[in-house]
Amino acid sequence: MRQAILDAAEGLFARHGFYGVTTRQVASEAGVDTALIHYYFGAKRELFDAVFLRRAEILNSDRKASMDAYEAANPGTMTPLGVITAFIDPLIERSMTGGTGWKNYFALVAQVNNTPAWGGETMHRFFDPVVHQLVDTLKRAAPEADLAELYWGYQFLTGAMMLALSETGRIDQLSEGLCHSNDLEAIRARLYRYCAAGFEILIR
Amino acid sequence: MRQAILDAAEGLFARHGFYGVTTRQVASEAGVDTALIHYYFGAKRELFDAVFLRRAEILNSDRKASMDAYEAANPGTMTPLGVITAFIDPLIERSMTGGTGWKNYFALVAQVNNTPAWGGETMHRFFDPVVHQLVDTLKRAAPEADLAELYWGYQFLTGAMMLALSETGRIDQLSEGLCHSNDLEAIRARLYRYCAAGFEILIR
DNA sequence: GCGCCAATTCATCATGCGGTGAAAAACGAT
DNA sequence: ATCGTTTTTCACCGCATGATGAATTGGCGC
Repeated sequence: MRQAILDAAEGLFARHGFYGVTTRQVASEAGVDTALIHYYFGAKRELFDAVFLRRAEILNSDRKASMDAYEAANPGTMTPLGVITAFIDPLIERSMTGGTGWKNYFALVAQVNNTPAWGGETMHRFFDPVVHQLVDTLKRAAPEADLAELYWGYQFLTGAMMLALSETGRIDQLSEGLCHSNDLEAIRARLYRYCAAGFEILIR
Repeated sequence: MRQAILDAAEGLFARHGFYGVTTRQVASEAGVDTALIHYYFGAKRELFDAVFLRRAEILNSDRKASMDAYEAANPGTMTPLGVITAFIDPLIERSMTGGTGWKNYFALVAQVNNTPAWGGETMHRFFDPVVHQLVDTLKRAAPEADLAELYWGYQFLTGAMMLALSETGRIDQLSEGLCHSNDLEAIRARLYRYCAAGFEILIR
């Protein structure tokens, strides 16, 4: 039941945002009574945090493992492209093989990422450690790089990555069917190179 | 009064999103009666569209002028960096010199851009022509480029640009004060090069 | 079969929501 | 000063919201 509620809430929050969803909708979607949500999670905001946390933990350990593995396999020969790939690829992989739940989750994170009021604080709470690991690893891959450039590089990377992962369908409409926002192989084939090239030019 | 309502609504929508704001809050912030909002704009959603449209028109003519001017000044010698700069710079310029209203507006657009439910449709309605002009101009600057790469390049560019413009404060916290999300000169000095480098690698 | 505790339902509360229509006030042209 | 129009205020409607607490159900050890 907990999982069913989380799944329903995840999908709805992803589509309509925190304030665009009522606890009654969540309950109805999950096929449970409204009071059950409060029984399990307390206030609406705590439900949201529970949704956010569930996959954040998985994601963080995914990414940590991926970056650790990359560094271990390439001691002294790391490249920005390699580090960035290790940082992003776990998300692409989850989105491709994880089903609807993961896709909803990425759309949710993309929204939170662009929410000024409490989005920054939320991202900070759940994702800061792994981002610091990215910056540290990039610093080792490019020791001559200025630290500020690493942070700006991450800022641009995040924006591009999260919009791509949220699959809004906008590129489909814009390109009149030539490109598809759910074509993750196309994203994978381009996003890493795009971000790495941008990063290289910043530190040069 | 119309303008006061639009300003208040703009700020609140930017911070909390469409559903996170009540017409009463807007009225209170603008110092008017609730009924006045409906008198001027009708339903809440129409108020939102009015907010969105007001600066979209200005932005679209800004950008069109900027790209036209660039193409006129560099016939046959256009570069992707030049085109991208002409596309983004009007927004940076407005954000730097336009005051709080414009900053709120960009935060609002960033949120809409990442809203799956109706964000794509909204962006489409208000911004498609100028994006098509970007793609067309890029195609002339790099005739050998595959069209799909242009669209993907735009997708990544938009994500990076809108997150940077929305000034969420996240980079401040992340970099522990080294970088500031409201430092638009820093963004200007980096974003164009970042996106152009990414774009170049896609079409190569 | 009983007792216990967690899980689930039900009825309901106080509040705030978007929206409306009539009355009142402010304004401008004559 | 008067009238007609535009703008603003006021009182209110019907409804949905988040949340609560009491009552009910279900499963499991004994």
